[in-house]
Amino acid sequence: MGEAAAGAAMKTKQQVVSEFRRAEIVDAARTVFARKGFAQGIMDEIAKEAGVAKGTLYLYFRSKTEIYKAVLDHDMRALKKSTLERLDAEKGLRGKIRAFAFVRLERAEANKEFFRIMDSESGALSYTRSQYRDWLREPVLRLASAIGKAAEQGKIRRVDPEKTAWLIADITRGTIQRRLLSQKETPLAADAEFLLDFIWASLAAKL
Amino acid sequence: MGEAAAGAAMKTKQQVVSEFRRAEIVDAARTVFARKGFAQGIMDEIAKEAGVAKGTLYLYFRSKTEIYKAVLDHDMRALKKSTLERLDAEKGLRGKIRAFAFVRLERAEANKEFFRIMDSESGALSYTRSQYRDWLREPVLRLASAIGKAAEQGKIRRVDPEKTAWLIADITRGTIQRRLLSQKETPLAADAEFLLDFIWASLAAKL
Amino acid sequence: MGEAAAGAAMKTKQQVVSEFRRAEIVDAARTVFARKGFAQGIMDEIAKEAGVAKGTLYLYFRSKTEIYKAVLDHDMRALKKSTLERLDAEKGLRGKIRAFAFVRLERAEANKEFFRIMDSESGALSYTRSQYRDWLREPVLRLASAIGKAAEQGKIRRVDPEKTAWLIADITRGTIQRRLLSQKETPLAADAEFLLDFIWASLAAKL
Amino acid sequence: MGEAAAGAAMKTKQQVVSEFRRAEIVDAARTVFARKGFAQGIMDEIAKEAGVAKGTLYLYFRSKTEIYKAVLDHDMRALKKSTLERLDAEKGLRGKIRAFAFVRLERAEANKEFFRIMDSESGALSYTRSQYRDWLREPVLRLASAIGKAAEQGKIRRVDPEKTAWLIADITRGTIQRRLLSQKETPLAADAEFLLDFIWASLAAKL
DNA sequence: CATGAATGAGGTTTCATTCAT
DNA sequence: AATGAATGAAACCTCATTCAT
Repeated sequence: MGEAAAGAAMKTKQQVVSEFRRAEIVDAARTVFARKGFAQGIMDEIAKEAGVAKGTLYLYFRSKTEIYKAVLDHDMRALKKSTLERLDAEKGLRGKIRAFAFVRLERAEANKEFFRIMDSESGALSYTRSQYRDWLREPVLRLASAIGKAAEQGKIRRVDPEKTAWLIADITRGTIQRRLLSQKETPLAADAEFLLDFIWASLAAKL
Repeated sequence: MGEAAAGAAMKTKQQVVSEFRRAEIVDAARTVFARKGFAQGIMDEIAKEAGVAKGTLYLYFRSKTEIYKAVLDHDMRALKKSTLERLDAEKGLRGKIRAFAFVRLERAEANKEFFRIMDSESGALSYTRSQYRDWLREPVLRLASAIGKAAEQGKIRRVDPEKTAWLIADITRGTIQRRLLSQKETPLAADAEFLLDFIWASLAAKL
Repeated sequence: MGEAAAGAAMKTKQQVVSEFRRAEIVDAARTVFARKGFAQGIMDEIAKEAGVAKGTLYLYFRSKTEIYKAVLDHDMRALKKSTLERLDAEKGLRGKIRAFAFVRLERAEANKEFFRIMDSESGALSYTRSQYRDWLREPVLRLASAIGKAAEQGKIRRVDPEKTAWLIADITRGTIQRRLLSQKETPLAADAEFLLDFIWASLAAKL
Repeated sequence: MGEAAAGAAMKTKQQVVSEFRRAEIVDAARTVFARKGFAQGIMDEIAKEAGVAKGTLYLYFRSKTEIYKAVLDHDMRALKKSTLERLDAEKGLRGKIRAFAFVRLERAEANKEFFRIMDSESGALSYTRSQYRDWLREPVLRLASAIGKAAEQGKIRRVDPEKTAWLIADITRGTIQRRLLSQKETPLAADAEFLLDFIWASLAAKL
């Protein structure tokens, strides 16, 4: 990369450090919120977890609520991005549905803390619950669009695409929750295949 | 009724009054927690809503958490009871599934406050989330049992009964949440029939 | 007093206690603010001085600023009232001027803490300084009115009544401040007579 | 100029820069303290106003309090110097009194920020109030001396020179405060002449 | 039983000061 | 000399719980 390009695209060292610190704080906060919830997740603990002083948190975020939002925003954005990418990478509807469920189950496995927050405290701030649906909406609608096309092409029976897509989201979310709560670790693939079979049986059914 | 019987079965006036007061407090708390969440639902507001002094709350409950638990306990017990009764009242599996979803959708409509708590703050206390699954478990298992029988009798295809029952619960819960969040009031029956069709198409599918 | 009258005029015990507690807090706050100023006068210290817990302060006042205002409001109201009464009690202009200065000097002596606040921190809140002039205005204007009449009647030379009244207030205030700061305690009457002579010499001057 | 002289009288470039920077900071601090008061005038804002980093303030001053003192010290010293010069430049007592009041009113006009600090927050630091009287003392005493002489010469009636001088200072200060608070801009000369007439009438009075 | 004033531990946030770069 | 990110002590304020009446 040439100097000019570098000058335009590179971040200053300050910016890099600053973003890194923000990320550290968000990580620490996710851990603490997942452990204690929003109300019990206190600033002292987040600071300690992040390895900074309490005052430092306020250099990067205006309030505890802002930190909480930053955690959700970051993780939801990533989840949405992953989901959309995996959806688009698949051709057929069956593949898309599997992708939708699979990517979310996988990320829930890898990022249990975040899903525990989503699952259990999303309503602590009136902001969050409806915000969650917003983040979910775009992937669901893209799935709905694929359902609509498949129905037109006679690949599946005629269903309301959007409503159906939301049901798929419901099943996925429920499965994730059960996995998070369950003691025994069932294989992810098994759960994924089970819900896919259930859904596909409904969609491909010849009545 | 004789004295002996009275001694065993009758409640003293004290008890009646006491239980009535407890119920009033639980009602007030439900309203407040639904409005503000657990952390923001403060004792002053519950007392005001219940029309008693704050100190009185502590005559009937040991702590704020106990009140919260009492709300959930009361409402979940009732929901479980209704669900089981309606399940048992139906003969066929299709009827049972419809009953399961319908009774829950209906009660969500009639008791929005409770479902809003369930929906958005169920994890405020570490206690709650797993407790919720426990209350849900018995109805789901009874539904699973019906699914198992129907499969044995060849009425539906062979599926894992318990897993399937949980999926039905997922779909029901998701539909309730969407209804609570949605601005426009869609007819309950339409939502219920849609999810029933989806589920039944899967179960009755001839592949 | 009859029962009916008592019922109408008497305060409930609650109200009496409540007002007493408010007064205690205001007294404590005056002491602390006089000692430390507004910023350094911390709530813990006010609470300790008042002999109550910190939280109690917030049962009676919404914030530290409100307490501060309450101190000023209470004392200024009393000072204004005293000044007006003593002004009205005097017939001649000379007597009125003496009364104006005297009552303020006296109260400054008896209530040094309050005057120390007024003197030294009145601008900590943008609110206060102009508010002080408002409290002072009415007594000054009444004095001005007396000056105007005396001038009309030829008792004194013709002067701008309001401007002159403000000068009298300036002299009074300055004298009070010097007394508060000074180590040696000069007799109040001496200071009062001195300023009265100075003012009167000016007003009664035949040039 | 020779080296030796230079060594004694000249400032090194370092010193010049350093003093210049100090002056910049003092200017910035005056602006901020006048706007917000001592407690609310925060170091961040002073640094921004001065166009330097916050840490730089501590290269030139040991603490916030030192900056505050430096502002007062600088401005009071200048005010005192001006006042003394103008007092000495006048021959007669009447001229000296006019000069005393006039120079202070003028400087208050030109340097409102400083006078606003003096007016409203002079007691924020226990240090300040008595310090203020100290700065004022010398001009007042010189005025008192002139009053004493005039009285001896029979130019005015016999009065306590020092007490009288303080009253003149009171009137001047009060007039300045009213001008700073007042919305409408009355001509400075009018206010000055009014207070001069009032004072002179008293001093020159033949009773 | 009922009350609600009082409590004080514990939370969030601010900001003067330090110090590594 | 200059910077400004980091610090953490200390402030304000809240609210679950207690207890004298």
